[in-house]
Amino acid sequence: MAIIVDKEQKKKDIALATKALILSKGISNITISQIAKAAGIGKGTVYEYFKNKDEIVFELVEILMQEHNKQKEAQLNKLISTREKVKKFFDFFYVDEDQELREIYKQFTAIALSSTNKEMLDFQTQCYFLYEEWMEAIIQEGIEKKELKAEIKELIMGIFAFTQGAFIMSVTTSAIEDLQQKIDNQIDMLFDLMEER
Amino acid sequence: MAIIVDKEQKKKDIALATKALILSKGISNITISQIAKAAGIGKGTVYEYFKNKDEIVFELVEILMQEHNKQKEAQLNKLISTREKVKKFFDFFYVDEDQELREIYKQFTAIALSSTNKEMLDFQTQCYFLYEEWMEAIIQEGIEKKELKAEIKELIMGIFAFTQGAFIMSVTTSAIEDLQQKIDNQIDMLFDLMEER
Amino acid sequence: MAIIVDKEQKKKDIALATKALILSKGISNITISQIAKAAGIGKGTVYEYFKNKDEIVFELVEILMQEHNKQKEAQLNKLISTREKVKKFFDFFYVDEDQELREIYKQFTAIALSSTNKEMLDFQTQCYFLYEEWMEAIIQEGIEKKELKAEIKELIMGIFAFTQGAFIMSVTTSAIEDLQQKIDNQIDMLFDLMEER
Amino acid sequence: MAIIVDKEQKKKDIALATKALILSKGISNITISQIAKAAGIGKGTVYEYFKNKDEIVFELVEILMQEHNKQKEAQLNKLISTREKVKKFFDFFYVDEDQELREIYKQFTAIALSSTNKEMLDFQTQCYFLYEEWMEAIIQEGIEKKELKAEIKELIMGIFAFTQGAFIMSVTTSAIEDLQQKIDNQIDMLFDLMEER
DNA sequence: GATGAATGAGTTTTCATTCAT
DNA sequence: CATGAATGAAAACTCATTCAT
Repeated sequence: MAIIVDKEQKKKDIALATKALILSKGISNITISQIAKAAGIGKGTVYEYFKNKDEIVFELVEILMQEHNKQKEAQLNKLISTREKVKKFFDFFYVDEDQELREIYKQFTAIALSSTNKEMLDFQTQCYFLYEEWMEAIIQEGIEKKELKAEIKELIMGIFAFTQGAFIMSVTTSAIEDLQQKIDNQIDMLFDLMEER
Repeated sequence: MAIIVDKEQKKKDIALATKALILSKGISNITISQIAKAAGIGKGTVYEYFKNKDEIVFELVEILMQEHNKQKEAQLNKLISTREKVKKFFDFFYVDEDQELREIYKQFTAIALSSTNKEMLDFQTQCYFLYEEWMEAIIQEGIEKKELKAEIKELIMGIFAFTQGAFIMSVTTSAIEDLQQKIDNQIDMLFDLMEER
Repeated sequence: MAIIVDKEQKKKDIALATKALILSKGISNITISQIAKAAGIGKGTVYEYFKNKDEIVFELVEILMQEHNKQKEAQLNKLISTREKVKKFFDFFYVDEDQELREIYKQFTAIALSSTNKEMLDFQTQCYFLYEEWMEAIIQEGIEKKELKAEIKELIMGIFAFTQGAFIMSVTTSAIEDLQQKIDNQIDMLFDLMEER
Repeated sequence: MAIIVDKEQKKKDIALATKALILSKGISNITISQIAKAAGIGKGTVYEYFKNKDEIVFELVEILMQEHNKQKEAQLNKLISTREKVKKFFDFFYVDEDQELREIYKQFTAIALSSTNKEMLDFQTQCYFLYEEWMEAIIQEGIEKKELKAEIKELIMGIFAFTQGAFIMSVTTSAIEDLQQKIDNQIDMLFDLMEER
């Protein structure tokens, strides 16, 4: 049992050591050698824990996501109004504290787009459902609290795709100057239209 | 007298020959050698026209985009209602005839996300503004035709980011079964809310 | 006849156009393409006049050498004392005005050292004898003018190898600070020992 | 436990395997592939020990030089007269047993002449000072033993440049038939002039 | 378990030379 | 004569992966 825990911990250590590397050089420009050195272990040892580079990135994204979700949950619990909750839910795409995570998310998305790997697809699908359900619960609560009309749910769910797309645009073009105001404004417009008065 | 070659045409030929290769193997899995073979020319010749693989993809995307825009314009001109125009504008993301282009767009987005190349950024920015202006003109026309209220413009513009994001999700997850209905529905919902009655 | 002159002139033009290229990038880093462009002609045309890159360099060195020899002769004719003549003879290795020629000589020597080409050997041999005879004439004149003792000729001829070696050392190491004073001093020492008083 | 390899020894092995290749084909005509094959290792392995071809040649020259210096020291220790020592010191340029080393020295000089590499310059400078000090010690000893007059030191040091230059001439031209007699004669002439009688 | 030395397939890139026009 | 488009051989270099210790 103890050994298994150690093994899990070591995987985390390796993944976390990879984080700095990704941020400074980009996923496609780092080698297993560099990861091993950053993790303070031998090249061969990396293969004891991961089958390939992608798996390490997976592990890293999973760790960071879990951590991030925990924080997000805490942040959301402090808020009362549904509008604020929705805004907080999507602030990942612009708040300063998530900048590193965003960079990794960006690069991970690039991999996801060019990959045909089934595990990648499953992982992304799983994430999608997790966040969808989460958002749905927030909306549902808003409806129950009479802050929103029931028929409006789907429109709100569209913010999901909207923020995702706006983020992609903001990083692939120099056309979007203020992503926060763009996202917040969109949320506000929808809520203004749809909040029960 | 030397052989006179239409350099621009040759560039197009090479880029177009690359298209099938990208569709069957993916941008990152093809080599300059394969491109040369596909174009029926020598490896060195490719380098006479392009500095590297990315430039070829650029050229290809530019060609395909121009062609696509021409077709889109023709299609849009046949339509009368603003709602239909908007739907047609965004049907790129799901219609069968654009499937190949979509695949290339997907892979190009992956490159854009992982690239730090300034030309890439500029190209994407330029594209963004092109489509934004185009959409704006459609909306503006709808407003002038009293099909839409003026104050609603920005909300409609949000469909831009929405479709982009929905597309990314549809290709990186298996959670989105019917992208067309998702996009159309979102457009309908917004129009239903906002059309002048 | 006129055409032959033109051909000779064109060879010179090409060679001279190569000079700037050599000085700025080094012989081994320039391509036939660049030479053609610098000479304002087509790549294929270069081959009408030269068999390969080395031949162009040959031609250039020959031209520059002839020009240099002419100047040297004029300079030497202005001098009277044998000692001054000898110093002037070898000042090629340090005077400012010959800096460019020296750079080319240096690079040419590098080629000569790594080449097994017979023409290269013959060319160098020819140059060697030319300068040797020239120097010999100066010495002989000095002897006849009773400025030098006859038995000393060979020792003086050694300055030939000395300057050559000192030059090589001065460009391949950073140990020789003042080549002029090193050469002049050596000449002076020999003359002081050997001049007829 | 990983395989323990004497990295320094392996570097030497690779460099030494390169020696035969250089002698038979010339530095500029050999490839990393050939070096790897000659050393009985894989291409990638060469890159584990050296960054490029020049580094291998450096290593080789260093090894051979050290070995050569050791032998030279032993040879010099057996001699008594300064004149003989000086002759022995410079016999590298003509004795049969050093022919291979001379060939490599020749090619290395060619590299040094066309290189702008700082390490190359430093290496050559270091070598220069080493030999200069060595020669100086011999001369100094000769002076102390009253075999030479003190004021003659610099003239003798000129033999350095002389032999270097004579060697270059002997390999780049076919004008010098007997380098040994040329060098020995020069040394003799100077000594005859300058030995204390 | 851990290691890191060894590997070679795979890729990019260069450029002298040819030859059709 | 002049050209420059086309070429492909050749070389450097990378790096994921293996495996003996």
